[in-house]
Amino acid sequence: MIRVLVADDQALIRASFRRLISSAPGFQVVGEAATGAQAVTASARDRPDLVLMDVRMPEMDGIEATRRICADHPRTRVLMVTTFDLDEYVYGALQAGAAGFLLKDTPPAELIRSMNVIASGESLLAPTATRRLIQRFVNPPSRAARLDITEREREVLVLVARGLSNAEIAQSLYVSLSTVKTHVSNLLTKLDARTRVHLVIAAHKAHLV
Amino acid sequence: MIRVLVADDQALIRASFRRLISSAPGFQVVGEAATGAQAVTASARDRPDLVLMDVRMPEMDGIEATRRICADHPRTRVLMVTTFDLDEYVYGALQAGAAGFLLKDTPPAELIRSMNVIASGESLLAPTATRRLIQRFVNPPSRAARLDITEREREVLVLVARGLSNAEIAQSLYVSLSTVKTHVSNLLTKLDARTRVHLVIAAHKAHLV
DNA sequence: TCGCGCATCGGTCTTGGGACCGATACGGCC
DNA sequence: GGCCGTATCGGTCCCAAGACCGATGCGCGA
Repeated sequence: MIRVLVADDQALIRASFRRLISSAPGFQVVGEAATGAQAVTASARDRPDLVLMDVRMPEMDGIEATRRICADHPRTRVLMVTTFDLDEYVYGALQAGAAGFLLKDTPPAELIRSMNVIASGESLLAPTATRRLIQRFVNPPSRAARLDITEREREVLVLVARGLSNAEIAQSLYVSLSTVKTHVSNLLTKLDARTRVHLVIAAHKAHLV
Repeated sequence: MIRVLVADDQALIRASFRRLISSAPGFQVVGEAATGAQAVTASARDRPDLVLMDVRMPEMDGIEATRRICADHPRTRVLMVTTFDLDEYVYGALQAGAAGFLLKDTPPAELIRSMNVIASGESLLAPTATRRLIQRFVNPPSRAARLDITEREREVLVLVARGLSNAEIAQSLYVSLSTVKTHVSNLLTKLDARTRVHLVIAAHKAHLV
């Protein structure tokens, strides 16, 4: 049973989604939210498998809500559903971690099918969005490897990844060369890197750059 | 009426595609091709609206065939269909100009639907491919800097970017340490880099990794 | 034939990177 | 009060990195 949260500011839309989803086998609506903020709290409370998220909502928009939900609950999949098909929505949604993006005029059967796809861990976009994504075809990889480093170390890592020498980093952060060396040394240990080159690679993998 | 060319090296596959497409309203198979080269010439001769293209074919693979067809006949839409779902296929196909990418295990109804989408000018990818495209999209590379370096230098650069030391690169390429140092030195000059760290960054920008 | 780019190799020399040792200070926590 | 993590700093030691010098052989085009 796939547990779904419906987030949309219009009660009418929520109701029709609820009807549609409830009538589909294998799905269950576990909550509704009328704002982005509500969606975030509801996601934390109800732990849905899937969130049907509208883009335009008061208080907090769907993009920001998606960002928080994905950050807090990586296993929750977010499917953006919107009336509009604007680029910034799509890209913003993807950046925020959404697993899919569909228009509200998607036929019900198609929507249910899409929700199955999303819930199974795959991703899915509306054809028009896919076309533009391909047109913008530029693609780097990699999910964020959780780096267990301190804030200061992260700062140093970023500068290392930008190609700064230890001396330059020292200048940039207003600390001594020794301090930078200590931080770099700790980073090398923590990230299991042999040289600063490996740090750069790790930073890229974690898209800290 | 959407005119379709079927390109696949296996006659059995071609036949089943032909049956499927012929039975679908609005579609008409106007030709078949068993190799990439045949697909190119058939496209020039028959001017299909849509090409169902296999990736793996003798003489010329589907990617290269797609590149030529798209270059010669921009109005012809190419839908890649393959048994395999390998990254290089998808990205290669998109780079070549394909409008879509599906797996052969796509249900017939879904395939026909997809062909309609493609023919209408939109794009469409298999969900797994979409997911990875999104992953790559979320971390966009600044596409710039075409690198004016020799093939050998490029090889060295890739290894540098993977974090190998000069000694390791020497071992890996079966040359002496001196040679590697020379190449690295030339790379530093050509790419205006101060240290190998800058080489790593440049390699990432040029998405050589 | 000559020149040129490329790949290959060797040497010397300087310097930055990094390991490893030490230390102090501050803040939170039990 | 004592402990621990974090940030700060200093010193020594070793070595990879990189600059800069030299060289040879090969293929290719003028």
